[in-house]
Amino acid sequence: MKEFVLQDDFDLSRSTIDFKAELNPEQLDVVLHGDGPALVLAGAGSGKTRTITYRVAYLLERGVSADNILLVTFTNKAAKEMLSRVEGLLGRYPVGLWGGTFHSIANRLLRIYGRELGYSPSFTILDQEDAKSLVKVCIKALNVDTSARRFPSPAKLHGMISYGMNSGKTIPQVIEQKYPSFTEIAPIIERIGELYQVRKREADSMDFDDLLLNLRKLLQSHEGVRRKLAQQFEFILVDEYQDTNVVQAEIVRQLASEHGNILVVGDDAQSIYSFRAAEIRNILGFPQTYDQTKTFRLTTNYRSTPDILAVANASITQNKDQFKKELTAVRGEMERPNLVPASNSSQEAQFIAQRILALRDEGVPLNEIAVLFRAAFHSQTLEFELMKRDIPYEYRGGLKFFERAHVKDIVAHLRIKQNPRDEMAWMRVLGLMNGIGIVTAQKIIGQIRDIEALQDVLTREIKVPKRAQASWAMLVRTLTKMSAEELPADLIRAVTGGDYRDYVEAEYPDFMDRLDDLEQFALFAEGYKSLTTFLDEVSLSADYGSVREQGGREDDEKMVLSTIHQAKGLEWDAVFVMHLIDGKFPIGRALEEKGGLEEERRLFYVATTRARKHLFYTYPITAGYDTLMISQPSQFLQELPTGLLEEVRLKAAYSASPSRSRWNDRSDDGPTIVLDEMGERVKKDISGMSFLRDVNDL
DNA sequence: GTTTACGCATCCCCG
DNA sequence: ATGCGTAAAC
Repeated sequence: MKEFVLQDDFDLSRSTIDFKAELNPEQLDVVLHGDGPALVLAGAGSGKTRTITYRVAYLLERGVSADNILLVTFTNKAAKEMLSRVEGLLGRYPVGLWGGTFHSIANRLLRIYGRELGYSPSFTILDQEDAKSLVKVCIKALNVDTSARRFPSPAKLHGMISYGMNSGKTIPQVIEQKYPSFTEIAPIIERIGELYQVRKREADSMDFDDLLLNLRKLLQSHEGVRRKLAQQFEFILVDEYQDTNVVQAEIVRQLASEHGNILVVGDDAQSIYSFRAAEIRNILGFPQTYDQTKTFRLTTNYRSTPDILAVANASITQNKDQFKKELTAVRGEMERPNLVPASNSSQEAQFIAQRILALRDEGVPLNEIAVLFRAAFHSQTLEFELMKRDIPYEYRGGLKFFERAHVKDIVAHLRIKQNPRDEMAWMRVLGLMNGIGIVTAQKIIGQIRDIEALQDVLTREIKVPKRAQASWAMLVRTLTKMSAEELPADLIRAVTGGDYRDYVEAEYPDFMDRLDDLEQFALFAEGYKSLTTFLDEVSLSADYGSVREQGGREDDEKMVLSTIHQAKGLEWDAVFVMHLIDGKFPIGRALEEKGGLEEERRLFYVATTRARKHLFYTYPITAGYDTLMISQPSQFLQELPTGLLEEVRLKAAYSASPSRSRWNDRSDDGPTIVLDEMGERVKKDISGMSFLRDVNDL
């Protein structure tokens, strides 16, 4: 294969894209970069996505073939969006371009080359819940005495195992560094981990970590495969590089080993995934890993007002471990971010809801408003308030559609069809049946562990205890129906049209909604011809639509509730960051870990830099239900220099919210109602602890 | 021995 | 709401 070399005298005017007019000089430099490694340090709101998009378009314009480009993004959705923007620029979709997350790309490659490592092409992907149940099975199989005080939960155990795999550390090392209180039982945990690995392989399955580890292994140990792939990928682009771990960095290094055209983009100030073993040194040390790295900086912020940026800058400079940088705003001044202490969670929620209505009256569309929080359950009170007022919202970060119990039940059936050795799928399906618990299920699985095809289960005599016999016969009936089908949608209907339907009706009071979900699921499946592709999509698309939506129709504008993690890369005109109290944000547990506080501060930075024009920090002064426990405002608020925020003082708590400010009754009153009700605006600079004095006023 | 029903604490972030 | 451990029922 002949190596493609960029010509330095490529004539930009021959392109349909006016690169010079549409990019600033910083961005243009990156887009026109020639061969070799490049590190792009892109501050928040500096046009990072735009730059990557133009870079891809530029490469294509220069004649690089689409299938020689690899674009790695943090979510699959981000990849799709970037590629359709490329299509917008070029007028044609870059067919054949490799785009997606590390996990989805690893999956694609392992479906092709997995045999080299002993997996079949129809191996199963285990999700978080499967992994957890498998750990549970391992604990049982090893007869571990879990009665010891504070024996870690299956979820926690899996966390330890997973962290070890992603960081390249052994389980004892992980325990010593992150969970010192379990040092005594480290050997037991290690044995659970070992069995876990064995059982996964026996079931021809991989968890999310295996996708990465196995791809790395394939590249490291199979020279022919490595060379073939590395030759194919002439240009590699990796977005959100600050959140990659050592395994991902090594995969990149292997894939770039022939051409060396590796361009990574990221912002060390926004590295927020160390709990998943993201390694900030990947980006900090990139120039050392790749000789002749050219480093670019995007420091012009197009997103936020100077007032918002001032807070972000002031906050992040308190971190030590980072590249030095300061973002410059191009927007005009508007208003300082507001600081809003509320007397309790309920008042906090009421303030946010009312302020949202006021913003809407001021002309900010609902879908340009977001409320962000540290942990998913922090938003509960607010959700009630929004429902009460009929404010349509979309909740991100909770259960995804594919994670709902009844959907997963169906998926488990399909997985058995795809891979009859999928132990976790069997466990789930068997567990649905009356009279079958963990022990019986394991006995049945023991008898079918060696089978090749689903057909074998149906023809073979399986020993089943008396009380489970009727259930087993029922299941065989369903599986027989499924064995006659091939298409994902038909398979789903084979399950939902049978005994499972009765199960849902008997089990759930809201069975109507759930049956609707299943019909939706079948409709979604109609777009797929291959069962494997369909199941891959289901397992790997964490960014599929959210479930908890409220109010309005599908196309109505909705505001967004989201965890900060899920808000990465997004932006809104108005942003509320709620529940900013010490112990919740920064979360207490984070402070025990090395670097934990700095990571929490980066999270605060990410939240802050999501806002374009309006930013509100809110917190309740008393936490809990009816306790009088006084909470401290978040350290991140206290440490800000004076004068950056404007405090809004709320009047004493009031009873039920007034109905006249309901979303649907907007003709009833004028746009000024909210602040009159909520309290006066207090023109006052705040600093440090001073605002705690106001507790008694409230 | 196994399953199920029930009361209890718990809940960070994700592909 | 979920998921755990424990105690009663099969």
